[in-house]
Amino acid sequence: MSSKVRVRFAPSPTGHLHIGGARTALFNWLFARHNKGVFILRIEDTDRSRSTEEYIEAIIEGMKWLGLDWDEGPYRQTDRLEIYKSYVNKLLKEDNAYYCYCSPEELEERRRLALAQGKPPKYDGRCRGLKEPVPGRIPAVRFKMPQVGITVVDDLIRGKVSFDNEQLDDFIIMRSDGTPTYNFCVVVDDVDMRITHVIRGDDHLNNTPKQIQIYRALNYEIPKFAHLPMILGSDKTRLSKRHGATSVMAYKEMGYLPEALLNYLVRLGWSYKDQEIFSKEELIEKFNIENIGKSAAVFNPEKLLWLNSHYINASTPERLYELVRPFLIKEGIIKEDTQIDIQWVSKAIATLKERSRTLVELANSLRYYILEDIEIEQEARQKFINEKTIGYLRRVRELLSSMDGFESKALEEAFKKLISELGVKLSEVAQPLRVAITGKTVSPPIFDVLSVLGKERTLRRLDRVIKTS
RNA sequence: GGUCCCAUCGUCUAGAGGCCUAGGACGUAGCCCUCUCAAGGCUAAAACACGGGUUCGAAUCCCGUUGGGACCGCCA
Repeated sequence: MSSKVRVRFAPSPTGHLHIGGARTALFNWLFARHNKGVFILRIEDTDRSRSTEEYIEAIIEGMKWLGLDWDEGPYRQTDRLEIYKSYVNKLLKEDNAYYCYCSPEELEERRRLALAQGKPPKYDGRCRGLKEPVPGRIPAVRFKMPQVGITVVDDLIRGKVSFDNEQLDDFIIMRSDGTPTYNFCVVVDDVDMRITHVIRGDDHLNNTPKQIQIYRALNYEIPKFAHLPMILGSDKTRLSKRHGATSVMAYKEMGYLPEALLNYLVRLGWSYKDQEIFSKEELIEKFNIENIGKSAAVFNPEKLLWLNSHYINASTPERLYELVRPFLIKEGIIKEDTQIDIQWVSKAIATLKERSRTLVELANSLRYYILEDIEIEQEARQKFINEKTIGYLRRVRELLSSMDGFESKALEEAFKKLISELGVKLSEVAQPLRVAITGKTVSPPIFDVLSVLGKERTLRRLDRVIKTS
């Protein structure tokens, strides 16, 4: 019998939760949920100069927005310094690690030199055999890598990957200030937290042999590894700010739904036959590591946008109102304390959701429903408002003011009669009317708009155009 | 430079030696629907990087070439 699956997402708080990190988190989360295992959030903040509280908050905020809930943590490595220290001492005592008195400047110089000579910038191991401390220097601690043989990483996605130990150098596991480094504490933590599967970005594959050697030195069982392919920008280099928004929360602000981003991210590197749309439940049911691809994927904002429109269209108007409200406030369409009748606004949103790709678009389209005074676009007026169409609008006004109900069905019937009386096509009346009541040449079906707006406001807008023209 | 990884339409991908005349999705173009815009439906253009093997048969297996990426820190 196999022990319970335990996985973790271990971001370093040196920036916001970004697209790549979010996908790593998602895959870990899905793997845990699929296997009824445990998902752990661990903050890797040993680099104190670059880690901040704000970024920890930002990462948590991003995880919460995406709905990636964790079962343990967030653990913080800075809370666990004593644990690492004891393991360093153990390695030191067992002669698997040693003090290194080289200064960062010296190391940097040697590295530069090696690179210039076209040699691998590998630590030369000069402190390895040192018997006495070097006075006046505070040492770092290095791990003693085996210098012969090979280390094999058995990866769930890549298969067996071999590294010549000769290529690996004695890396620093504890800085001279006493803080441990990544390649060391990641192992200690994964062991301590009984992680069964390490699912992380491809960029860590080269670190894995080093980590495996630490496992061995500590005499611990090695977890399963799964290295995910990278996410690239449109120019096929590592996704970065140059390629546009990379932070998860930036997508929230641009009016994306979390399920759209999640659905997009999961298909970057993972597939299930021809299926494109997945609910969260479906993903949990269907996710597996076998179907993760090996090659890097280019991030494609167009497809994300398509998914977003799909999910907006699939949402109920009631939910969309809740989601769009902050955007209405931000766009200055309503105030924080503005109360809107939920039934009415739902009806309005129902007419717009299939033509909105983001919540920002939805908010802006809602403008002419919510605001009392609308602005008529200059071009629209020029094209559709003239003596002839004003005449039509007068007839429309007459017709509408005589109507009791304002349901789109009834309106449509009445308009059919009107246009046959006028002997024109519907579009000849509908477009001027659309411009008069929405200010634009584009809107949901005109009868739906009238119905949402109601008789009183429709007549007011009509009068304004008829009188001022 | 060294090490490691990767390689199917522009992009995400299906493809487990014959089911491939290479399928789906985004995007693009056209048509249908239509009061505008969408949504929806239909159609089209669009790919196995190249060269060698293995095999009766290769997108699929092997080798090489080329191209891309990652890592080589007292960052993670």
